[in-house]
Amino acid sequence: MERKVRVRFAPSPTGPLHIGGVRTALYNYLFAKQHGGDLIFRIEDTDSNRFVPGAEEYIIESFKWLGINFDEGVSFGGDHGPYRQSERKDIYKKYVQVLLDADKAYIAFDTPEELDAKRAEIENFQYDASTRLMMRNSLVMSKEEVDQLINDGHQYVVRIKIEPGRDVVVHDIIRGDVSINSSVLDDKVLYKSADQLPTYHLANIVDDHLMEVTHVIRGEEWLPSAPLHVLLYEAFGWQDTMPQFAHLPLLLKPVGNGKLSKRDGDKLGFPVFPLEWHDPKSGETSSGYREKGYLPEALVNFLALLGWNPGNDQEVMSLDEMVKLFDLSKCSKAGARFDYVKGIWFNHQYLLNKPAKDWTPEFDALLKTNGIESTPEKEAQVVEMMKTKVIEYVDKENNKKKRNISFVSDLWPLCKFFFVAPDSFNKDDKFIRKNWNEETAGMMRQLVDILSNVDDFTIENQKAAVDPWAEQTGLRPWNAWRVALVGAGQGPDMYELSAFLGKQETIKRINFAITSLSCE
RNA sequence: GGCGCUUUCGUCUAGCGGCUAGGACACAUGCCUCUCACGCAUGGAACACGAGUUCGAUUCUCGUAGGCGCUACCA
Repeated sequence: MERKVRVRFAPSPTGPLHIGGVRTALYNYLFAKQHGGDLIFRIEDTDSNRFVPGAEEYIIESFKWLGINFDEGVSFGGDHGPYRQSERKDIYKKYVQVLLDADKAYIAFDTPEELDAKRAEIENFQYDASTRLMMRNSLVMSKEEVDQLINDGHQYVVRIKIEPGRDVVVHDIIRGDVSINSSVLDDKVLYKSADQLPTYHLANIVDDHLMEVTHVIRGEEWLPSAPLHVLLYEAFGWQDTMPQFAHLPLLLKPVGNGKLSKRDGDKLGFPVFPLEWHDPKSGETSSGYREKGYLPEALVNFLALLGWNPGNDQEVMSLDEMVKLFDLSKCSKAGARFDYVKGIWFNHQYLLNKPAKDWTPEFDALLKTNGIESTPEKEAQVVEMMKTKVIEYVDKENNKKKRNISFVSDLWPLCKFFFVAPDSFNKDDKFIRKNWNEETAGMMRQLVDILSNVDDFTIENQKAAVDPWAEQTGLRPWNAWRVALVGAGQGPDMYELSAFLGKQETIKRINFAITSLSCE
């Protein structure tokens, strides 16, 4: 019988969601949607020590921003709840007992201190078939002894009883069959005494079973414990409905060694979190892709291609396209270095393909941060008009202004001169040095005369007045003109810019340049 | 140390026994041009190594080396 595809993303609320987690969730999403299945959001908060307030809300908000939607789970509803593991204590207790009754697990009284002592005493100590009979557990004690200790309030854990000497095979969709001998596995703790909660291993298997999960798509760091999980499914007698596994390659640091981790924060020069995060304990703030000006679609697209590709040359694609093209079995096996420079390129692509009118909110903020909002009301109207013009201008096909921007914020240095006249000129600037010499002031004075006589200050009228003069005299006024209006070697066509600024402002700026650049 | 995974340009990758080893990012150069640049064009740049299997290996097998992960009463 074909089961409906059900996958889950199950983060631990120990802090902000990091970019590798985003990719794991994304792959789960793509897989679920492609098969018409469900994506479940489960919170694995079985480590009470590492719980961080606000993390859960942060994760939910992140996915909302990213456009990755869940079908059920914490905050999304569904009839397989509760979806927060801390609310499922009774369920785990019941299943731990099942294992105990079936002699698949046992009770151990060894304290953390005793275990540390053992580890110090014996090199490479491992709690397993070869050592468990020398430890303090229900395998070496009578039932009465065990009950007595429990009644006396001694703390205990429940460990899985791994039978040694057999090969456990994990079938992985990405890696094929991975075989490991059970003798190298240890009797992992399934139920902790410290907080009366199960460990990841037990909770994970019980929940995936009860939530009818069909495919477990998670990071490669889980591969070593996958055999344990297979053994647990067997111990429960659930092997027929055991999910299929897929272990994703890890995201690595762009330089240096190791995987990308939360602790990398901003140290590497780019965010590792989707949204800005304020740590409630340390008070530190970590930057986020959203706040950096990334478009969620761009980030998602970039991330999707780290470890998977459709097998052709297509790189820019929407979430819907990815759903169609995604193929778990075509994921790469080796870890991928996180090259955020390519992420910038993706943002550039998405920004360019977005109509400039959609940039308005970000552009507004940009002007604000640059003090444009503080202008008096009348001036504000002008700014509004200019802003609209800039955006129209930016949106024009083949327009130079549209280029060289990966983020809306890149726009400011490129369009600053629309709003603010140059207040000084850097004489060491290569462009200025090259285009402003002793004769330039004279040429600019002539230009001012000519422009003063243009009544309707349109591009065409300016051209009609300036071009013949330039041709007759052989003068080339444009670069110096640019120096005056922009203060640098950038910007649009001079006629266009002048028309935009208006006759008065244009002449004012040229005159200012003449005095500033020629008096010395 | 033990166990497992992995290895194509600097980076992300295509390739699934026979290819001038393809694309993208980044880099360099050129074109365009009143500037910066977008775009376009061009260029440099890779099959870790050693055995085997085979008529033939980037591709299959085994070693070696490198990388990565796990090795907690964390997930």
